[in-house]
Amino acid sequence: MTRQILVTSALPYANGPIHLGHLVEYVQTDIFVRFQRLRGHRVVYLCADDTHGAAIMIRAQKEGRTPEQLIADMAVQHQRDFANFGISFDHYGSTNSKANYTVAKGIWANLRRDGLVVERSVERLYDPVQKTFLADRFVIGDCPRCGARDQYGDSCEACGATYAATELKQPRSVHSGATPELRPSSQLFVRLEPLQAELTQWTQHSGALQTEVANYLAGHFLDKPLQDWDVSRPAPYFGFEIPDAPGQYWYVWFDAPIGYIASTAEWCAREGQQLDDWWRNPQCEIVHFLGKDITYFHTLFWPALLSVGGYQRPRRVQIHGFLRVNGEKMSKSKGTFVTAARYLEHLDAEWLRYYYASKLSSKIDDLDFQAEEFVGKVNSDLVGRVVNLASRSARFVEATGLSARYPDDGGLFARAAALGETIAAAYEACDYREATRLVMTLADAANEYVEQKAPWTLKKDPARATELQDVCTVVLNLFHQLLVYLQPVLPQLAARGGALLGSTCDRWQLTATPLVGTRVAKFEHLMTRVEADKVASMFVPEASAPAGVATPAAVAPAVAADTLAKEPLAAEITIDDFTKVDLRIAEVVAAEAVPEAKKLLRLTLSLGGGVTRNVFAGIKGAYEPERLVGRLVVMVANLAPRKMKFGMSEGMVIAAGTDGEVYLLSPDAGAKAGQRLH
RNA sequence: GGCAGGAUAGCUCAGCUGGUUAGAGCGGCGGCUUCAUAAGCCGUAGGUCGCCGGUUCAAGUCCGGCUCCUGCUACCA
Repeated sequence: MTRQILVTSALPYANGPIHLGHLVEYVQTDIFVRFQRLRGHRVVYLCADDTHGAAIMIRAQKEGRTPEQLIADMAVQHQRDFANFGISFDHYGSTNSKANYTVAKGIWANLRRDGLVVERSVERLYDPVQKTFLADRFVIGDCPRCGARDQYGDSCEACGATYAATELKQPRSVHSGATPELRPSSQLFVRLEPLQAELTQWTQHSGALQTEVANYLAGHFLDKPLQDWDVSRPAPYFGFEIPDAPGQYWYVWFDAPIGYIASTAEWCAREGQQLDDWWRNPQCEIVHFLGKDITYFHTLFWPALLSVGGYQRPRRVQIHGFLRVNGEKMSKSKGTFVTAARYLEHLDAEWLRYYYASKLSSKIDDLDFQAEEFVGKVNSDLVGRVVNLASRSARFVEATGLSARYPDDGGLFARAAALGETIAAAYEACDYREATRLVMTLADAANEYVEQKAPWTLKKDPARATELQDVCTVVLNLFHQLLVYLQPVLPQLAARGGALLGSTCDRWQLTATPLVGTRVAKFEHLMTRVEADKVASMFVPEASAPAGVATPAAVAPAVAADTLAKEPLAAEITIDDFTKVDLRIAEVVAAEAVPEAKKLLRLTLSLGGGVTRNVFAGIKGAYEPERLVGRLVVMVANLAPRKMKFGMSEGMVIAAGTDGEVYLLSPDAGAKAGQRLH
């Protein structure tokens, strides 16, 4: 029976680049989707950028551009990264779209109709100068717990404390710098309590949730009356203005999941499909993949919205854990916070897909990335066992092709075909670890067969040519089965291996019937081995790595070869010419973006002994100011001061770069601010 | 502090409703092979199943307590 399945991954926030942690989810989902397609089901895979909220607004403001410009840029980056990892979305939308507004408006109208929207006055911080209410993130001040300065109104980046914006010490508005005052603000809430019975039923008895999740909800939320959900935010806010509440915007988490439906709507419009066939059709299985941090949004609010909106609830919510690296949280300073783009500078996307698959189960456990294990899995499983089957047999039959009839193989092919349903069940359950393990047992059996038949011996005896062809026919057919079974994980390998054998590798059923009498193409390497030092170099800590995370520079292809050509060596000078330039080590003691400038950061550099210089540097695009504070740089200390639009610049900071890249220089450990470079 | 999940060979993990000598892969060690991307095959050594107590003819598997790890949450959701 052909199933109809709508699959989503959580919408990545347009506030940052895709990293290895995100990829756990997209790879997990993509494998599921490709598996279902391979089985012949009707599948659509949808996603979108999550674009609204205060964080986006603030970041855009800092970078001196509009939120629209920021999210447009992010959309390009995100989709490029996903494409590079083979994530096969049918459509990728944005929550800042007309379609999303339309769907959100519809659901909102139903909430109103059912009397589920209530208005209530809440005390909020108000900027008396700008005359606006302030979202938590628009208030900065000192952390009430640890006293760290300039923290946002929701949590402290220094100590991790969370608190209300009203608890900040010395609070001030990021807009005007004024001290905020408390004022009553009228806000909108969605009542969830009337839906409690329905949600309890769905979470506890529908089978849509993993048991840990059902328990979590039962013990945390459903054991007492569900509280009203605060879904509005006062202007200014980047998002959708609520149609019947001018000056109020939907909170980002209201319209984010609605993006699933909106993205489907856009896809439907493009493909001539009917939205109701996917969201209002009990035959259609909706499957959401997401991380454990956003569980309650997807298991309480979201099903509530769906229900009120007249849409069907998900058949399954598949929740995964976080990525850790060498047993620890990903960390920028330790270099373990690796973006998708950075990974690809060093390693192959399919290696990661396989590695993740080999570790993923259907549980919520965190997944630990371990470099040596990664190297081992790729080299020994994929290259040593799977690909090796082709490379030790294909050459022998390049001239003859496969035998016309499938020879006796002692039942190997039949056994592998029979295991197909077990493997499929593992994929279906998202137990990819089990699926890949099973496939590897087949690879082992095939290698034993090669060992036993020793085709290299047969080759030496012309009289046994037929036997040689038969042996290779068996090996390549076993290899072909593996390619198909692994196709959801390794689509590119399957395509290349398929090209060798003249197979598309695109239907699960192909594993049931041997290939016979077909030609075998000239053998070429199907996959390269991983070199351990490449994995290591990917984890070089941020401090010595170029630029920040996800800068445009990181995206540019490596062009070391023509760097010199682009900027030829300058004319010769004497040592006296050089000594005219006074280069000094300086410490960045303060750094901030110049809001009106596109590229400038204002740096306060210390030369030691209380001597500081104010310097403007055109490095905004590559460095976040907070990260620069405390680091040592090299400056030209005797450059004539220059008056700029934003103030006097008293020197310049040395950086390298071609075509807009920027790489600041750092001295080795031990250098002190004020020391001259000779 | 509350809640959820976890603690099994050096590493990553299987072990369902309690029942013969606790398993797999990787890694280690020994041998074989040389077709293949220093790949492959065979053999082998490793575990007081976190700790304490209980139930039982019998517990990694059930119950109680404790320790440690991870995550969520901390009268916001």
